Amino acid sequence: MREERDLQIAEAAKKFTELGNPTRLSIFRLLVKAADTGLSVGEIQKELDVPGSTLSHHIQRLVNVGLVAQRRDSRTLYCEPQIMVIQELVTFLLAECCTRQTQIDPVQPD
Amino acid sequence: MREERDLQIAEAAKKFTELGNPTRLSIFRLLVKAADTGLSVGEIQKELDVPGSTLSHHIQRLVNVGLVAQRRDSRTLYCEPQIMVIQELVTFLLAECCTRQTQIDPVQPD
DNA sequence: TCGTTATTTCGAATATTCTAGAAACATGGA
DNA sequence: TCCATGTTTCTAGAATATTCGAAATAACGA
Repeated sequence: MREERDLQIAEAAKKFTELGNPTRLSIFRLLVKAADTGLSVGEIQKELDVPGSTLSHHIQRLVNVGLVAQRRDSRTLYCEPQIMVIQELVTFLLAECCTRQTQIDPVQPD
Repeated sequence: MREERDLQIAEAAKKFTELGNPTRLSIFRLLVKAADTGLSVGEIQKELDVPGSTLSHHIQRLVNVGLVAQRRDSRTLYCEPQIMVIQELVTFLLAECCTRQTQIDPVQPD
């Protein structure tokens, strides 16, 4: 139960970390703008002017944590942002808002 | 205009980075649960069992990017999560969803 | 003033991330 | 088969982040 929560924390933290790099955040935001169509790696590269190896590395990381999905069309690899994952992340962050009760010492039963 | 966007990206990325460390994410989530009352540094320490110096460092970082605010009551320093900042962050991330038009070559005027 | 409580700063070892050039691979077309 | 296109892997140096013990500071109460 505690480990499960820790796991959830670790997973969520990983996702936030991936969004925490300016290059990756730019990639993700660009993908969000084109969420309806998706964008190929090459299109992203043209738009953001990042070396291919760097771009590939960052996209890989976004894919690894589930923030981006990929679909291949022959030689071209299309990327799509997983917007639901963001929504889940925000829920995880905020859902328990103000649920904490100040602990009251339990009355000892006799 | 480009620099402004880059600045925004950089600022948002910083905030995500701060949420990307498991210890800091735990601190923030704990604060969200107690958002109505706030929590002192000491209370956080009891709950999360993190050495004081580590905790102080992480709280400082959350404060630096505006994710947490502090208010002092004599010796005790209370921390409060800035939930609006999260909402702004999500808006920044998703607001432009599907707004990108595939660029169409402009017709040359004669 | 002195001790106590609450929190921060310092310092340093260890780990992780970022970046990009060069080379490799994979797919399809001529 | 050979070439071009699209993307990834390898490698490695430089930069940042993480962690925590020890010492310092700050605020109050006796």
